[in-house]
Amino acid sequence: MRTGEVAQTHTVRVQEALRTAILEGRLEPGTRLRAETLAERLRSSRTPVREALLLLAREGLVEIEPRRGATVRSFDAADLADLYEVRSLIEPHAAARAAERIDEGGLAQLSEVHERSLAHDAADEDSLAALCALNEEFHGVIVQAAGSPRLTAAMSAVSGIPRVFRARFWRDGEQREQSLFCHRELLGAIRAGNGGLAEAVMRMHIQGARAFLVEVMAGEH
Amino acid sequence: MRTGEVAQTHTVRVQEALRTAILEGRLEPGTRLRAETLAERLRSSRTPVREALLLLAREGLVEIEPRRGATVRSFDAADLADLYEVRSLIEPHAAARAAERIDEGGLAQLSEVHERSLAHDAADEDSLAALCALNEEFHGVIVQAAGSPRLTAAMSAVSGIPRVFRARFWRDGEQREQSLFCHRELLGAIRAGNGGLAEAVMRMHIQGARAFLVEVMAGEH
DNA sequence: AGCGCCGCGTTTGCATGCAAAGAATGCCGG
DNA sequence: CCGGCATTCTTTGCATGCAAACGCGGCGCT
Repeated sequence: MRTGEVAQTHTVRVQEALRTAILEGRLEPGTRLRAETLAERLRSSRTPVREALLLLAREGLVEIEPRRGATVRSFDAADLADLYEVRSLIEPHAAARAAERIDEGGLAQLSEVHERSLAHDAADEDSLAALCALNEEFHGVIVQAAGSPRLTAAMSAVSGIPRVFRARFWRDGEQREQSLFCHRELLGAIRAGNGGLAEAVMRMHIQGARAFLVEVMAGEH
Repeated sequence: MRTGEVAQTHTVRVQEALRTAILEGRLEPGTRLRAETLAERLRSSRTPVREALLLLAREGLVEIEPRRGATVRSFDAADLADLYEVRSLIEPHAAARAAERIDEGGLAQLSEVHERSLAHDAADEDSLAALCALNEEFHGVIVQAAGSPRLTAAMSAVSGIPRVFRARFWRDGEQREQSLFCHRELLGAIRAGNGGLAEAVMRMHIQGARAFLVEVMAGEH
C-alpha cells in the first residue's frame, strides 16, 4: 500500500510520538518543549527532536519562536472554525476523487475500518479513543484513495487538532450516530463510484461536525 | 502584516536559497543534494542544510530516501495536472474569502503588485522572470488576505513548481493577456467585496492555466 | 566467463561540543 | 521599599565527531 515507506529514522519516530502526544492531549497547549528534556524522554538526542519540532511547526501543532523555544500550540474557537472550513473545502473534493479512483484494496480497507467502528459502543474512554482513531483513519483512507499526492500534502498541513475536541464530539450520541451514518453513506457512494454523492455526503459530514464543535466551544467560553 | 517573522536562522535562509534555486531551475530535477556540498556552497553546516531539506521535502520540492540522500524532485504532466487541480480547489475559495475580509493594506498591496505587472512587456527573459515572480506574489497576497492560517498552510504544501513551466506559460502572448485580464477582474471583484465573482474569476483563471500547461506538456512528450 | 561475495569509500543520521541569545536573579541606587 | 542594571544560568542554534548503512569495485568461486 501507498502509506508504507515510514522511514525508521529517529526524526520520524520522535515526530510521531510528539504528534500523538499532542493530539491525545498528553501534552497540553502552551507546554514548553525543551529539546534536551524531550530527547531524554524519547531516547534520542537533540538533533532529531529539533527536526521533528520543525516539521510539527509546519503541521501547525507547535509554535516555534526563534531563539526562544517551542511550545504546544493552543487552539481556540476561531482555529477550530478555520480548520473545519478548510477541511470542508478539501475533503469533499477528496471524496469525489476517491469514488472515481479507489481500487479494490482501498475499498476493502475503507470497509474494514468502518466495520471496526461499528463494533465500538463508546461506553468507556478507551472505546471513545478508538472511535476517534478509527474516524481519522477512515478520513485518511479516503484522502489517500483520491490518489493526489498534493491533496494529501495539503490535508496533512491541516489535519490535526487535539483529540480533546474530537472526544467531545464522539461523546455526543447524536453526533456519533450522524457520523457513522455519513460514513456508511460515504462507503456506499464510493463503492458505487458516485463521486457527486460522495462529495455531497462528505460536505454534509464535515459541515455538521463543524457546526457542532463551534457551538460547543462557544457554549463553554 | 502577518508574513513578517522571517526568522534569521540559517535553516530558513538555506531553505529559501534552495527553494529559489529549484524553482528557478538552477538546480535541475534529479540533482543529488549532498549535505556537505550544499553546506559549503551556502556558507553553513550540515545541520541547517539537513533541516532545510526536510522542510523542502514536505513542500514537495525534494525527495528524500532514508539513508540514501535527497534529490531535486522531477515533475511530469501528471504532477502538473495534480498541482493545478488542487490549486483550482483552494485558490477560488481563497479569493472569495479575500474579497470578504481583505483590509486596506492588503488591497493596496494587491493593487500595487498588479500595477507593476502591467509595466512589464515580457520582451526579454528578465521581464518574463519578473512577471512570474509578480504573478506568484499576486496569488500569495490573495491567499494571505483570505485570513485563514490553515488555508495558507495548505497552499504552501502545494505551491511551487519549477519556474520553467511557468515561464512557458508567460511566454505565450494570449495566456499573458488572459492572465492579466483575470488579475484585473480579480482585483475589481475583491475591491468590490464580491466573493462570488472573485471565486468564479479565480476558478476560470486557474483552470485556464491548467488546460494550457497540460496541453503544452502533452505536446512536448 | 559469469556470478556472487566481501571489503572499502562515501554519505547519511545521531550525538554532542560550543558560542551566543534570552531569561532569571541579585545588587545597587533612588 | 521599589525599579533598573549587570551578571549568571539556561537553552537554543550551529558545527562537527563518529558509527553504521549503502553502493561500488575487485576478487574468488563455479
